[in-house]
Amino acid sequence: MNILTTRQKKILSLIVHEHIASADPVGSKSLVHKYSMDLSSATVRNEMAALTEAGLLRQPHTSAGRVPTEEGYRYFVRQLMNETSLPPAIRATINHQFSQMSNDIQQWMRLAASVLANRTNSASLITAPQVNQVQFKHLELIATHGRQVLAILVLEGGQIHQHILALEEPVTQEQLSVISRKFSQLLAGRNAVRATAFQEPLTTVEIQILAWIEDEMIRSDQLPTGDIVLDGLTNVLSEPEFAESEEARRALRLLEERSLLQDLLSQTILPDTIGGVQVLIGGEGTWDDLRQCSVILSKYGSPGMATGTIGVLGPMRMSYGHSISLVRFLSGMLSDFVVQQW
Amino acid sequence: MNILTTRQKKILSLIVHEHIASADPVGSKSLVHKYSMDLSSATVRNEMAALTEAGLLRQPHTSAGRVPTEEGYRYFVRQLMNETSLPPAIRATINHQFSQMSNDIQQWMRLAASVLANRTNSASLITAPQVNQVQFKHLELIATHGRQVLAILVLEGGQIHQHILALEEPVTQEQLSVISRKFSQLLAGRNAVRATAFQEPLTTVEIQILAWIEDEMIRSDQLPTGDIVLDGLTNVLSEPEFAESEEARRALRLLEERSLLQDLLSQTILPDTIGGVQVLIGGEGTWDDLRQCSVILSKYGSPGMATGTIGVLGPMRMSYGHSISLVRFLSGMLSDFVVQQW
DNA sequence: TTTTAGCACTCTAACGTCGAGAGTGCTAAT
DNA sequence: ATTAGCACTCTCGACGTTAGAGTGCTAAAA
Repeated sequence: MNILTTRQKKILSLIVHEHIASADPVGSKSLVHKYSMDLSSATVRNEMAALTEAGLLRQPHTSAGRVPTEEGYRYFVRQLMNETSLPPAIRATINHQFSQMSNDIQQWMRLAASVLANRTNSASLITAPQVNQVQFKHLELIATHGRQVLAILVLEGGQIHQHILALEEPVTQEQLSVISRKFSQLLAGRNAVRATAFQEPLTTVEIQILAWIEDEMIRSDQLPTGDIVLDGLTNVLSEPEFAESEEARRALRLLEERSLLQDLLSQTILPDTIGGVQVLIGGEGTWDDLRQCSVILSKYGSPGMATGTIGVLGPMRMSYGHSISLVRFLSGMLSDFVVQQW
Repeated sequence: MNILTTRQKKILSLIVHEHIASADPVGSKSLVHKYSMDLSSATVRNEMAALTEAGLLRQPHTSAGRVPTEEGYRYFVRQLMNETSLPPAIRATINHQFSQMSNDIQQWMRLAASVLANRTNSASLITAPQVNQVQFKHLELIATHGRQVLAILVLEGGQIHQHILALEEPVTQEQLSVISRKFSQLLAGRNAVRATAFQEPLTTVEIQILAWIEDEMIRSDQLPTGDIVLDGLTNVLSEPEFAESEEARRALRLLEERSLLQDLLSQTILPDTIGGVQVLIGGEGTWDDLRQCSVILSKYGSPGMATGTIGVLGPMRMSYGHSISLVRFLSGMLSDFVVQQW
């Protein structure tokens, strides 16, 4: 059932290519002609019938050409596609673009998203690198005005949280320095901070600060924290299958609605596959809004330190080979950044 | 020429309302009937002809109903609209939502954008509050690993920049503390830092750090720095005038492309109008991509401290009264936040 | 002078018809 | 196993028709 002849594979592959290029259903005759195959259209028709039987092709209506089904695309991606590695010229260009960036993760994310969106003509998304296990590293307290204190919490892995605390009692910068030095020494490397960790009793102010630290650390321990950079959303609108905006709306809402996106990411990316690329085709039966779309995702970073996700969302009829290699390349790019900077 | 009779104003107003509600051209007969006016359709027709003559109405084709022109909308917004202040019930609800937020500007921006987008069913945008004149406030240096040093620069007004510097020579945390204390003291309150400001010659490392500070301050002195929060982009897609995605694409690209957006903001918002609300209708002849859209903008914050922009983008056929009062209210909300926190 | 009734006219949107074109499945011949 | 041939199906665009809504104008009424 699932074993295709070489010829069938060839034909399926051509149909996928042709459909991706033209967006139209492809028929036997035009296929034979366009690729000047030494076969008659009738033969191709028979093979097409077989592929349709196998669930890999579909005809929009009787007597129209064939279009790949989700299953057809999946088969193509998994078995037929020759993984084209990115042409050196393009690598060089992109490398150059990154080399002109300052060493700021935000900037890199933006650039990567932009490159990805423009070169695939689809929507791209990148989540900020995050540590899965937070560890206290350093605390800094700076008096700003009145009882207001700027507290800066640095976590192992480079995450930084800042907040302006309104203290319950006025405190001088001297005293603040003492407190921050004390906390920084005692708590370094810990991944949970409790008042019980201290020998001597704490002052009211210290307790207040500690509560904030604890709160902040707990919050960043949960997945859905960091920033998400999106780009190229409007690219999706230019695809013919999204000409009526209702379809496009459904797909883009998923990217806009953070909760939906978090859901998608948490359910699909395997925790330990840095550099691997996942391809979701047609919502995989789970995400109804993505029925017409495909998503390519890759995790980047380093498992020990911090990891993020980079990906692209486009119509099912997307150029998989190109998009996958680009996602993989940029994923590596960002991984290098994370490893080098952290 | 520009003086309308009371009746003409009334009719214009009704047409605008009706068109906003129905999205269709509105004709004399249906108008009379729907609002049970004690006038004949013929009379209304005559008035409509006059309004068309005056450039406030337009007919898509001979023998269709009338539709307001850009000029018509402008007249409506400026002269006819009764500025409805937001119902207390809604104020209360929104107030409650904000009260449950932590005191983080990011969170407030997100919430405000979300509220705005959902309640107007349009796209919303908010730029982060920014100081127009940067001033050095404080510097912190923390050794992280090897020659890598986490540098944290705090600017007057609350902006914080952090960066990991790779120093040219290894330096201990002790030495770093000395340097940061020195810089913090000598540079506090200055809005330009140069090596010449120091009496004694600086070490290599000090020069390197100073260069970074200078770089960072110059960069944040230029307008287009801060974050921008967007929400509800897909709302725009649900409007009938954007059914064919090409139109929608043009409008949304403006929001997505930061450079275009910065352009729009910098050219329209008057520098000293906190709380005031600007209404741009149909691109005002300048922004071609917005020909079908209207934008409502308001500046928030406090001129002395930091200011940002909040606004909404929707079809020209938007509910101006409601949107304006909502933008004004949220603008005030964020202003309070800025004033209180900074 | 202002309003209204009436009428002829115009234009769109919806519907139905029709033919061309592309594609299919099947059968019989190679 | 492959292919030529044929009858059939279905979409799509062009075209024609019609119903409905709306207009402008004129002449009468207020």
